[in-house]
Amino acid sequence: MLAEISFPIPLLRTFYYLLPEELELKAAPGLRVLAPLGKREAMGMIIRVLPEKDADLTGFKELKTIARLLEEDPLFPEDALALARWIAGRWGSPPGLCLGAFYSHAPKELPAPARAPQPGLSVPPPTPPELDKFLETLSAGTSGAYLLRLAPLERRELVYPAVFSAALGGGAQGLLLVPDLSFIPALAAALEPVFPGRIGVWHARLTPKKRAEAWAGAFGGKYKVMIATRSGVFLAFKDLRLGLIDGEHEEIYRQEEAEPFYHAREVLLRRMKALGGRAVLASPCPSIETWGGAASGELLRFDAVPPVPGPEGPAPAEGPGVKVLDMAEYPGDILARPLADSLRRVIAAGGQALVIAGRKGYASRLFCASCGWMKRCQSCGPGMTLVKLADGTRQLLCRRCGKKEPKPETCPKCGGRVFRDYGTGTQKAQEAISKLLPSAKIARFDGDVLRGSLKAMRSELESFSKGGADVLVGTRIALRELGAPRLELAAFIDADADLSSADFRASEKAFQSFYGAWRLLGAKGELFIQTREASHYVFSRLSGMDYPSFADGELAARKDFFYPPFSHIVKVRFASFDRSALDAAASVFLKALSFLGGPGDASEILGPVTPPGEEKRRFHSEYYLIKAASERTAALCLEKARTLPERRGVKYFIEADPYGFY
DNA sequence: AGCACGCCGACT
DNA sequence: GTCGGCGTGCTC
Repeated sequence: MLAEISFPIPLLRTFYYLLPEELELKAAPGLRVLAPLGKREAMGMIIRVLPEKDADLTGFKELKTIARLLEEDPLFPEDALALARWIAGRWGSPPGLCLGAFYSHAPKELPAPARAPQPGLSVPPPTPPELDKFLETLSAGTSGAYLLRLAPLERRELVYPAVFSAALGGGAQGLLLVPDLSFIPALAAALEPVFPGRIGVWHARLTPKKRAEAWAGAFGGKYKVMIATRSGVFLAFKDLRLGLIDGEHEEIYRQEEAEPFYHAREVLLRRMKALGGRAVLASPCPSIETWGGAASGELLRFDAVPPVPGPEGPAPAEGPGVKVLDMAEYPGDILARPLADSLRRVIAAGGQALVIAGRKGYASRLFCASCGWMKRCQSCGPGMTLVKLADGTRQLLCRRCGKKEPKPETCPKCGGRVFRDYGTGTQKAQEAISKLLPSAKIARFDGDVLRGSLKAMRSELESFSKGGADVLVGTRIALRELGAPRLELAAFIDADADLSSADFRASEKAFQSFYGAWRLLGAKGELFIQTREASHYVFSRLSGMDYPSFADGELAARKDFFYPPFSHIVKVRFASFDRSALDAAASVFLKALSFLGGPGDASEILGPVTPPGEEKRRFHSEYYLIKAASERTAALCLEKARTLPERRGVKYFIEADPYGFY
């Protein structure tokens, strides 16, 4: 008999090995083996056992023999193989790496199954009233997928213990995925009284010994709840019944740095379905993909919003106020008057403020210094940015559609001849604030500080959180890193830096970062947003943080423009120094995809697009976006793109479901 | 991914 | 004259 083995290496193929007679009966798909591979011995997984006559062994030098089996029973009660195959097709990574994500953290020698841990003295968690309906549903069934929309105040340390406590009877286990390591301690402390001694922790920075211990604890059933960062979605459990992903909208759940590529939220959903268990996607501002899932009935939505006494309707707009400042009314100002006044007042009263500047290096928009008029793109609307071409001339460019126009000599509205750039980095913002508040202590947090030591940057934040500075000026990364200070004021100096990017997720992300700042404010705090796109609909839903209305509108727009969740996107980029080789590669690619868009198939191909700023280089690069009508079609496109013939001097970059593209 | 082979540069 | 850089190629 032969065994077909998958190895966790970036290869597209599997390998056949001879099964020694004494292993023939024990061998089965899903078991790990040690087998000679090249000059070494490697760990792999059996994906099939087959008689020799069924395998095509032509062209083999030598058929090697399996050295040994690493376990007698599969590590995963569910079909990890099928899940891995799906991941491979969905994100286009080698199947062996996808399967390897499930088993390669497992210790070579599995520990003997530990006896059931002594049940500690468990304290039942309080059940927050906003969870009544959800907990009722959880106790009524055992499977299903849910969207749990958290209230603006979140109360995660209260909500999650109640959820896990209600859902996990008997030996059932739960998985709590969190966006970042830093969330783990508080949640572990909140869950510990409910499941004493049975909270496990998993993240990439565990030491080898702790890692093996944590893995075995989930596998053997010692841990009732594993709190983990995204790679925890691949842990083996004895009896996983509930998977909850906290802050499901966070981009960090998408693995894009190294293969295998995946999105922990999607893997969790798929995995819990395969297990017949429950998946809960929790967030105060869910991704539009998830929102769409709830709208279509794939997910059941619950709003964990505390009930308010009152005759009807949602909670009255409560909490910090939001002020959108139309910068057309304050031409030339870095800080609009109302913001400047509030800043002065807050700092004079001893309060703290957070100022979010525009993205560093973000091209600024051009506007008239005397009347505030700004050049907009005639075909699609946003303000155009000023770019310097290689020959030194300056042109206006629309970041969304790529349209170019010459820079106007005079303002068509008032005839003014003086133009200014709008778009403020942290440096400029800091200068403006020190001018406004000469005695205020200002801390800065951006890429420049970040490039210094991690420790220095953490201490900068820490000191601000403890009141060591009056104002923190930073980019949006500061938002995520900041703990939970109580601020009196938060301000976005240049909200358009985010909004006018051509990423179709731009407004979703903008809303989420506005929310992220807003939640740091005390009840009487104020959020200021400076923009030149004040009529943009993202601002109309900000008062009271009415995320559902925003998400409904955004979802409708995604439908109109055939973006996710209504389509699946595949991006294929070609790069070369040789223009004609690039063109030839692109034409082969287009031919391979000619099956798209037939009758009944709404799929379409956009492009070729030249990424902005690369037009004039000696080095050529362009990309195509495929909007595929179904996941199946997208997987087919990925496959076609990946099997494109190699071409000398041309590089291919293939990406499923890209984030943040232009 | 490992691991080896192989062919040019700076060192004991 | 060797040690060692990382380009290229293969793994049942």
